[in-house]
Amino acid sequence: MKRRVTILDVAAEAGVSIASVSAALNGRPGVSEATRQRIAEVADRVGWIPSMRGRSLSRKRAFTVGLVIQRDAHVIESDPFFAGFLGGVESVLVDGGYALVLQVGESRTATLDRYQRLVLEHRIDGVFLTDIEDQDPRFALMAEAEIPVVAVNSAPGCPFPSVRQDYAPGLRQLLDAILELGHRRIAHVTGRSGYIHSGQRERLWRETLRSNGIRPGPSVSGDFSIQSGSRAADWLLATRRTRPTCVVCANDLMAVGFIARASDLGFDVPGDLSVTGFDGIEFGAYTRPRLTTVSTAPYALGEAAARSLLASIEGQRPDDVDIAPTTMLLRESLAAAPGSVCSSSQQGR
Amino acid sequence: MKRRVTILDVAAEAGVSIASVSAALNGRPGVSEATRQRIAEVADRVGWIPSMRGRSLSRKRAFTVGLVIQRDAHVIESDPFFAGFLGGVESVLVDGGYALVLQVGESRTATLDRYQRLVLEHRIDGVFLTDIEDQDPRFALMAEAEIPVVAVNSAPGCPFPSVRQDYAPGLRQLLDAILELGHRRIAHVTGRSGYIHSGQRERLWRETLRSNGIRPGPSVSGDFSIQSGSRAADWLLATRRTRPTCVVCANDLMAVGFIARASDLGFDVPGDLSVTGFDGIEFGAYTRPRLTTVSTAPYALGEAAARSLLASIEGQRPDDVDIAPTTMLLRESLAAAPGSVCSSSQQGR
DNA sequence: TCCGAGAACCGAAACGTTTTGGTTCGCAAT
DNA sequence: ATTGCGAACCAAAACGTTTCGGTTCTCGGA
Repeated sequence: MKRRVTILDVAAEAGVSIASVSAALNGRPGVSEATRQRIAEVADRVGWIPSMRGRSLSRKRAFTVGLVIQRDAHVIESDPFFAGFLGGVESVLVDGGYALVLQVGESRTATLDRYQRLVLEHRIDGVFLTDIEDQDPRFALMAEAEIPVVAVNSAPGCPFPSVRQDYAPGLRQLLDAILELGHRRIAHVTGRSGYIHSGQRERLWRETLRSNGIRPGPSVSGDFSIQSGSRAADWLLATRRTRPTCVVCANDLMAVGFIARASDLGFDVPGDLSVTGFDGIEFGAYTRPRLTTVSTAPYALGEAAARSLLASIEGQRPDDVDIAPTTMLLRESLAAAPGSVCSSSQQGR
Repeated sequence: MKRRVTILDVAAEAGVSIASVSAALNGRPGVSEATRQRIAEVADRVGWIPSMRGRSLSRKRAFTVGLVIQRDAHVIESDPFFAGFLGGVESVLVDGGYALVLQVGESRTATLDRYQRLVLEHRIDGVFLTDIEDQDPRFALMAEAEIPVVAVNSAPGCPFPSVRQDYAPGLRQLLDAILELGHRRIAHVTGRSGYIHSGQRERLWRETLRSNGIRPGPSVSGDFSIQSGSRAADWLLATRRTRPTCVVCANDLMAVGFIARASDLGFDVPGDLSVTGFDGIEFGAYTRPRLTTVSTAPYALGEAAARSLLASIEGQRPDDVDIAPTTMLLRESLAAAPGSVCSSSQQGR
């Protein structure tokens, strides 16, 4: 077992005190350029890398931030948001010398426990809050703990620094396009209730239709999983009377599930009815028909969130950040309403 | 700013030394049951939770393990393996009081750097090695660092404790089924070269066909991305002469890409040709046709890997563990070869 | 009554950094 | 020659645990 090389070894080898070594390699004043060079050279030669353990204790910093994602194992498997988000977060953290500890909570309370433990054990210096709920219990916890927080896609007026990508522009474009194409019976499949983005998307759907003089079609509740999209198709396509000509799903997964089930039931998308998603996952370009959706940028969101969090940790009060808003991604699954004036089916094949 | 409550506060409040507090709450002998009770009660009342920082330094343990996933941001977005794997890992770690730091490396060297840094900074007590390559440079690094390692789906004879799910049974079932259905021109779309699982899958495909007296059809190289599956379709379906009746893809994503492109080119799957995947991602059940594939268990693999790693860290030499092997998942995308005796098309719709 | 052996408890060191509060030194100004 | 003053450097404390090596106490046995 090799003994670990510490700052003491470097100091001894270079013939200086450990204080000088620390000052030299952290770029603090009080050490001449000549000795700084020498110390750096020695440190390099003996292969010294400061131990995070000692450093954390001394600096009262963990140099680590936390993220707890709350998904049951089933949904998470195909959730495309986090991979991109993580990539963005990581790319920024690594430059700052920070690491990310990631946990998954299976339930609401489990998630809360994980956060609490990470914070109270002083494992982390800051946290990301994603998938924010209407009265999110994590807010109180974090306020109590006085730990830096960045909220991702939170509601306006959130008490913590936030980064957001405005969902509205893309969704509005989408709804406009839908109306333009002659659809009048427009249903919605919601996300899991309680989440702020679920509410936002449904509200915008409802209000846009109302302000266009259209009674919002049925709204069935999903939970962001493919399966729930599939179930929604069963509900919405059951009776001819209530059948919509267009279904706006709160995310792409549900849209995929919906289309798959609709196809089983003998419906042609977009010939018989159009279906749209939200997120812009890569898969959407490979379904047939290709999925019309709203394109989001999880990677950029992750970058912004990480930057904001690091700033918070450095003691700044970062402004809220808005990255470039969402945009519509028009593809085959949305077409003219059946029986409408300009009804030209444009399926694949 | 509230002052942090430390072990000193507990000791003072309970009227004992800090050594006793530590012993009491860590279940070490040398403290009477009565005082143990009292200390526990006091600790609870003042809300003391041992700081990981002090604890890490003293115990020479970070109580953290590391995983670096190597994907460029593009591929990772839709990679379904890691989410499940992470879930399994996490569920075990949390019980052991461990946390996971997760990083993503965009390139081979970046990944290596991340691992190196995590280890040298003493941030982690052990690492997971996934997506193992043929001569994986991480092996040498970890051996040099003398840090606990668990290799996931490594080749037999791997110098580190390993957890595996045997890919062969499921894949063999699949190939048998393909042959049974009368296919004779059977192509393969490989995974990214250099990875051990890419090689394994291609080798089994090749050898099984040979031993059945069939010349393995063309093998085109992919990289596990949807896009590469799509490109493979362009290659394989270009000329009538070389066209296979069945295409075995090294993972589900490529199969999805392949099917999508094949459909664009006017081919009917499985009427004109069959396509199979590998992984058993949830999406496969929602494509039309549904994807025939080999079902894997990333969650269980994660659990086993985490258990093994924790055992290593505790100083044991865990045996290699094999979780239940893969099995075939027969769905619509595989059907009888066109023109074969029992050719009954069974598409969806 | 004395001795010896555990049990219970404690003080202090150790872990590896950063940071604080000096001390020494050289040099310019007086 | 003395003083003053930065620059360079250092010893020691601090961070919050765990653990090592004692010390005291109690109690049973001789």
